[in-house]
Amino acid sequence: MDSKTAQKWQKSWKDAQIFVPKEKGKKYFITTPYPYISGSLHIGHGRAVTETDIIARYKRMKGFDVLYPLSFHITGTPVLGISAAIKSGNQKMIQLYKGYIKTYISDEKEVQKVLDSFKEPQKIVDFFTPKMIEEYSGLGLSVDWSRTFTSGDMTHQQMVDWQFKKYKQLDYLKTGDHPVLYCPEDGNAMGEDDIKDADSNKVEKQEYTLLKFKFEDKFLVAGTLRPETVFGQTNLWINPDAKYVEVKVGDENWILSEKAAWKLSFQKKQVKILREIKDLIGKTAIAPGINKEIPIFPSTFTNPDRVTGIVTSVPSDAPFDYVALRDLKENKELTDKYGITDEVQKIKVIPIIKTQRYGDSAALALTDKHKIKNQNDPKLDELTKEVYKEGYHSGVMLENAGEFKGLKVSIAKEKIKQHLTKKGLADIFYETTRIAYSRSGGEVIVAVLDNQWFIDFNSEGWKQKAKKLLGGIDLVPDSYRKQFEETFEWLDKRPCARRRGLGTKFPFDKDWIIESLSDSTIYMTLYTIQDLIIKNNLKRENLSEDFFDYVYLNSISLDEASKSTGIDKELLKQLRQRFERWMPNDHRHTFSLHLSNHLSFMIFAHAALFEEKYWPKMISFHGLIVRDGGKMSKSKGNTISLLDIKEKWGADTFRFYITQSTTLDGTFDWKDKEAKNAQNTIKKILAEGKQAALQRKKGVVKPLYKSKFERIKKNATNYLENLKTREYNNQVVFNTLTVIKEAKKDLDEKHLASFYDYMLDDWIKMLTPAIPHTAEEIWAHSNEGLVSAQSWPKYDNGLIDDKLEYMSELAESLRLDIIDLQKLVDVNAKKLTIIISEKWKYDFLSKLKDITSDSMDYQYVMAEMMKTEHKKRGKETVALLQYYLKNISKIPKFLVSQEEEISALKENKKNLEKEFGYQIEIKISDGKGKKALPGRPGLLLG
RNA sequence: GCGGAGUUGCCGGAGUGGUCAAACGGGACAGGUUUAGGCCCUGUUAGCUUAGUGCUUACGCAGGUUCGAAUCCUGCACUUCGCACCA
Repeated sequence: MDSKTAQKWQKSWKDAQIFVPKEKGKKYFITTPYPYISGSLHIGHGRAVTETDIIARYKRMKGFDVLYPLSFHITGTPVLGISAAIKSGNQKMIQLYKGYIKTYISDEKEVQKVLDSFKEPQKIVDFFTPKMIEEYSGLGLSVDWSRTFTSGDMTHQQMVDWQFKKYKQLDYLKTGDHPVLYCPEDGNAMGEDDIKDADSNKVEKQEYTLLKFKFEDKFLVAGTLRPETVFGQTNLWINPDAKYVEVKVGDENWILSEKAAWKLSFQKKQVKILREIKDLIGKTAIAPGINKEIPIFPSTFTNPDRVTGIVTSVPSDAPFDYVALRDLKENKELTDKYGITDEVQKIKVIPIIKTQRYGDSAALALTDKHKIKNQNDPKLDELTKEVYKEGYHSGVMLENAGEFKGLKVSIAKEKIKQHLTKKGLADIFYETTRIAYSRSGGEVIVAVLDNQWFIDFNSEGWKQKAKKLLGGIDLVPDSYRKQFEETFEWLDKRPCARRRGLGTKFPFDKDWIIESLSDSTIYMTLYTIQDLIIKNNLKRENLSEDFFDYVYLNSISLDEASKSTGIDKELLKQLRQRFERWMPNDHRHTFSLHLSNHLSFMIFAHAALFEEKYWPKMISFHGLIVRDGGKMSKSKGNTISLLDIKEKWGADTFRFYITQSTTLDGTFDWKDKEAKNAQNTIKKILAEGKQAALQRKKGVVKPLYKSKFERIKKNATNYLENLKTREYNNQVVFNTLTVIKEAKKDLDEKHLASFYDYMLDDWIKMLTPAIPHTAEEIWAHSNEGLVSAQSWPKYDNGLIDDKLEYMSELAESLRLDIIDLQKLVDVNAKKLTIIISEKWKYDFLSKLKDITSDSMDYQYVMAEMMKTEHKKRGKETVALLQYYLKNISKIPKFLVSQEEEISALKENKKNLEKEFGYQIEIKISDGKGKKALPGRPGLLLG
């Protein structure tokens, strides 16, 4: 089907307004997350909306008044980033976006004009929004576009503003300090996209414990990841070539590397560099935790650019320390230079942690084992990790840990940290996991932002409410529930405002923008009223806190609301009714990756703000889209845009391919070759449908085919009810095509025509949710109007005849038996004798079925069987019994009597004679010769 | 590291105690149709065996429960996803 035909139908749907809700009758409100605007759309964007559309169309045909809306997300930094890059003359970005614009506009001058306008971020949104609606529409979506908005629209902003005011009233918002990746040169917090190579080599924040060593009237500060090792400290390390400074931090004076002081100034208030400090080596400081004087030694492995540039030495559990100390003991020249030779020689390793694998001095055990030569050995890094890992998992604190002895390392770590902090001997310092630079080249460090706003999911009572909501929600598939529960446990404080980006201003501090996941948790409510807001031209000042209090919560009176918002009472009432009509969201279809953020936040938001009856009812999940087994990405150039779908493949090919090739939540792997097959299948459906439409004629329909088709209807309905779109597709496409094929082979022209007449309309209707364009095309051949506006067919359970279908299966298996036999035998035979089983075996099987329905136990079945008259045929009975019990699958599903079997065979005789060219004789077995069983006649060829 | 999901035939992927050598689709092979190709039709696609409808081996690996396990239990191995300011 070409894109023109598809567009013709899309226009017909639009003109007929069939996807605009009627606002009456039983409702179904279905949503899928709004996509982010960033250029043109590809099939990854197409999956969710297509699957949602199938359900929406089905529900509509089932008689629901369906609301299926869609909007666009623009909040956050990406659009801003695109705009900034274009502004700054980034050629890569300019070319990329020129390319996008060119897909819609051909005139070179116009393209440039549009591109120039992108220097203003909002213009990007304005340009792409209608294009995206067009691209989505090309898939044949049954969306009501009259309620569309973007997350930057005034209505959305007012709603989010209201939401955060409610959070504040509920005391769910907190402020506090928060560490972020930060680039002082750029003056910005850094996301993954802002840091060089961060997508391939992640940068994370790491929390170090700062240990404070009393030194004169100051503190030397050393950072460590292992505060529990304080009991094994023997000395301090500093780098003799590095510059150390004294800084004033609050009321205290600290000594640390110059670089560290600079970093610290982004993490603590009032950090002031006072002076350089020299000649530390050989002096002593008092180690925290053990309150012992320890000496300061030189080391080259201490990097002044990492953490504080001062390291405390724990040779028992730090391979670096152990090796450095060993090296130092052997380097008398050096120690003499600093006059610390005696001190160095005196140092002894102090065991503090016992591990399963490496005893009580893990660092020693490992460095000896791996024969580490000196402190520059590259293996040391690996060993450090190993000691850390083993210590953390199996380590236990020894005697000298005082009150912490006997504790597991994993527990002692936290306790000791707290203990030292409380005594003023420890603090916190954040460092990045690796040295990193922003895209513009500035160094990335960790800064602690104060006055950061958080949503506190651990606020009193909130989690319980959210859990209650979760408990009442249908998840499809339900296996995601556990992951939700885990996520809920782990959710804590989430920073909800950022310094930059598009979006809604934070109501309590207008310098901040509400973060882009926090601002899209209740926007589906807006779909219930957005069209009315537009139609009535409501302004920002109308959509005040009171507006939403009334429309969403009904928590203030109509009079009050009307007075304060300046909105007519009738309209306000209507808005409230709209909200009441459409809420709750009956079904939300989303990407499974959204579970731990968007979906969880959505649940919390609904639990916080709305009455229970407005809580969402169902969430279903879809999976990833990949191509030829690999991820699609713009940089790889392997994306398929929705425009490609429209032009090259056809909307229905995509719709069909995506539904039939994977389950709802499975990964969908696009392969051109398979897409081609899907395209052929669509063609075939079209051809078969056309033929049926042309040949259909009222008449008598063979019950077998009625039964088969009614079964397809039943299955298709049940599958769709359970969101099994793939299985539904199997039924209405492949199974139906198979039945048509069988009918064509089996029926004469007249009967075929009446079968076509019987099934065609219902078949097209069932195809509609999956492949609506194709369905309309076939429908038009023999019907008026639009099939998209038809009702879903009802099935007649009474016409489904298991036995009838079973007998037709028997006929088929007989056919296959004959084929098998032909392969084994001389083909010259002219005659085929079909031998029907002896009568008593039918009775035997009937008894056997009865008995085995109680128990399959051999002894039991045998004993029971021997109670019947079959006892007299002892030997044969036992043999048969053994056969059937061993091959339970051979017990027929249905018992057909001997007479029925004969008459069915007689009916089938002609067809068989025609197909194989034998003369066929039907005989009843005399008990000799060829074995025959009920439903499985013996064959004699020749 | 913590937590989730998974491992089925040539491939994608159904299947959750007997009707399973395993749906459905695809691929490959053989035959028919066709001027040829495509479409279409028929058959084969774990091994062995057979005037037949039988046997053996198989659903990540190793054990266990059961008259009976792809399906339930235990352990192991591997794969994959998420872990917060990122949409």
